[in-house]
Amino acid sequence: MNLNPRPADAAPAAHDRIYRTLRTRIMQGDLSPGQPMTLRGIGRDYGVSMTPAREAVRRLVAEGALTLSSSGRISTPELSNERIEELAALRALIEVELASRALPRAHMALIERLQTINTAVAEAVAHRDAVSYIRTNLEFHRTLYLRAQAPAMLAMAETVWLQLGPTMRALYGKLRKTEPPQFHRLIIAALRAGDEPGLRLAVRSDVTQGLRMLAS
Amino acid sequence: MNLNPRPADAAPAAHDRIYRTLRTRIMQGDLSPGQPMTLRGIGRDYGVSMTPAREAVRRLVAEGALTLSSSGRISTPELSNERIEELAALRALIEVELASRALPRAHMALIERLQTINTAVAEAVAHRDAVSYIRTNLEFHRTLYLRAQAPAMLAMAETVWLQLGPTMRALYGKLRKTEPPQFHRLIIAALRAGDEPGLRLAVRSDVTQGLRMLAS
DNA sequence: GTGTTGCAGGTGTGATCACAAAAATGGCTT
DNA sequence: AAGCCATTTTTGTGATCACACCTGCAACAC
Repeated sequence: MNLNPRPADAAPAAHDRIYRTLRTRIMQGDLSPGQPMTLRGIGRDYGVSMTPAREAVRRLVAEGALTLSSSGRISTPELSNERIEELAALRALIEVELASRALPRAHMALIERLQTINTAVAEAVAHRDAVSYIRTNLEFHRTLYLRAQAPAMLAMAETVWLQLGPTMRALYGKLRKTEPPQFHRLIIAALRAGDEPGLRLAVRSDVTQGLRMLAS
Repeated sequence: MNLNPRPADAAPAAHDRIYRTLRTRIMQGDLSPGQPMTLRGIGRDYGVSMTPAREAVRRLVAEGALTLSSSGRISTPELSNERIEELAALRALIEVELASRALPRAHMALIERLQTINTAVAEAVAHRDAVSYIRTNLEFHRTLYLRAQAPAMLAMAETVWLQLGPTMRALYGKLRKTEPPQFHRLIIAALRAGDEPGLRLAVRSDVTQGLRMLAS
């Protein structure tokens, strides 16, 4: 029985909380590709019944963050190489545009924040912490793209990130590189110089860089 | 081993049927922007309880085909001008890329099919039938983009169409033009000539053409 | 006339149950 | 040992219900 009312400014609906938590975890690579889940298990984890878990899962499936087997079983997606390539191309398309739109609005304060985030990225790379790397890397990009004032485009880019989340975890987890992100510095330099072609090239290079590691 | 997981003649899940039907209707402009709906009403329409209606609505909300008010009420979205502009820019980005990828695989049979569809588009315009125009226009574009062999990109484009569906109905419903689609002919001509820059320009023009009508 | 209040119907949310189908299990035969 | 079949357990689906809240709307006070 629900005796606890829900004021508009207080706790959000349970299904929304589950959705947001799972979405963040998937996007940041907390889950491996092909990891199975169950509605009852999710509900148990969050102390609710299957109903809100079902709604959260349904939303995530619609965004491509989870996949359903032919019998309805839930799991994180295992992407084919063709699909990874496609999603990387989508990232390049959308994120280059977002960066280009953010450029005229990028002031010094933003550039400094990007540099701060970038040191965290470099630290995550040095510690070989795949999850931290993915999280800070996404934060770097999102901080830049927020300046574009294009919420629909940003949502599209986040949907692509979401679909790539588990796969990126698997890729970066196997990787053994320790070099700091070079293209992030190029992005910052192009922002500071107001160089739009350079910015577009730097973003495109940074986005497609991850794809190259797949070929090996 | 599982020899027969899902027979072809077996009925799909109810929530999936509702989802697909509503999605098609929204994408084709069958519903006006801001049109309210209820879970019980949808369930009544399809002869089921609220449960499958809820799951279908949840999926559509996740794709941006429906919006929830702060109190959870369901309605088709009413887009701001800024958002329409953004979605049109996304269409241009993604669909130009799809057309470009489809170009090397476009053989004569495809071009003839596009011409056939285009006559249907012209007929819908002549009859001032907004819903038929939207449906045949989408069929024209989808037929071309299917040749790109890029399902993730096509899904992205369809998500944008979905969000624009009700708004396009409202726009084209008010419109009083009778001229046949000029840019479709340019697209076909560029395909026949193998002219990639011309194709990209024609697709971009066709996609952003609808935006211009909004300014008036 | 205009703004306010109270009430009734409707709405989304979440819990619980029944059911069918799919996996997992365990015992059996070969 | 390895493969196979029957049984049990688990899982998603859909129906139904209780509940809190929102929305209209009518009656009322000023």
